[in-house]
Amino acid sequence: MNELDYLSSSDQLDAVFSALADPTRREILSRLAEEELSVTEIASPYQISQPAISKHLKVLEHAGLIVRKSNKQQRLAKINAETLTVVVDWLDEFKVFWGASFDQLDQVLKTLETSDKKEKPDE
Amino acid sequence: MNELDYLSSSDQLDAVFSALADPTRREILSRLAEEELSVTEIASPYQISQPAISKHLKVLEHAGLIVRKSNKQQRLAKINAETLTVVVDWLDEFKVFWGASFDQLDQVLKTLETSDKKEKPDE
DNA sequence: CATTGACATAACTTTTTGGTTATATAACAT
DNA sequence: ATGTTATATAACCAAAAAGTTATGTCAATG
Repeated sequence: MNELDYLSSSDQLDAVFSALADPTRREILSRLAEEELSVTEIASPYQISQPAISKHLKVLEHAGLIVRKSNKQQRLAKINAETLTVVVDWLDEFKVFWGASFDQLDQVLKTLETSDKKEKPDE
Repeated sequence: MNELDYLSSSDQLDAVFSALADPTRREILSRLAEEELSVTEIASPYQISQPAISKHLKVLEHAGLIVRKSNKQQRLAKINAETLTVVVDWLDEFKVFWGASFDQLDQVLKTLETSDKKEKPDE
């Protein structure tokens, strides 16, 4: 059960695509792919204010792209990259345009669909 | 040479992701995956005005997701789905989170990189 | 227990987005 | 030539997004 189980599939795509439409948020996501980070750590490379970062994190969280946990007075952000599979699923409709090499993606997508619900986010 | 060759990679991702963030635009793109359509045909299922559709088409065109051609007094929109591969490329960074089944995607992506410019199975 | 550090929230501003109506243009039909 | 159809563009508006500063909260620490 994740953050956006109460969103329609289309709303989830809205949330995910618009979260990814911002380069700062994409960069944050890339960094979180390496390691969990606190808000202050996330903010450090940027010139924008800490509240602006908190807003970006809220957008990513609402899209289900990150999960958060409290550790002492920090709030660590952790990537929840499985959510990106909704994008992969959506892309499936268009892979026929990418040439035969992408037929393999079909297989991958099917594998994903079956082994879909077994993971749960820790804390 | 396409529409967004003068955009940075990040700007292109911005344009593509924000184009895809709107459900009407996603739906238009799905319909264009079936066939080329005129502006009036694209607009017909929706309640919104024709100028609103023209704006959506402009967004999709700017993102490089469609191309347009004039035919008599119509302007036909045609999908340019290869642009979606920038999303696939971007997703590559995160596929490690999707379990071993997605290792295959790696192959697919590499195949894509080499055989990049193919033709689509259209009309 | 007073202070500091980490973060969230509120209130506000500016820019962007997505829509509108009205109008212009160009091609086609009569 | 005139009207009609297809589309674009302009001017406008409301709501959302992305930022700001100011302030509140709560855990850790001297």
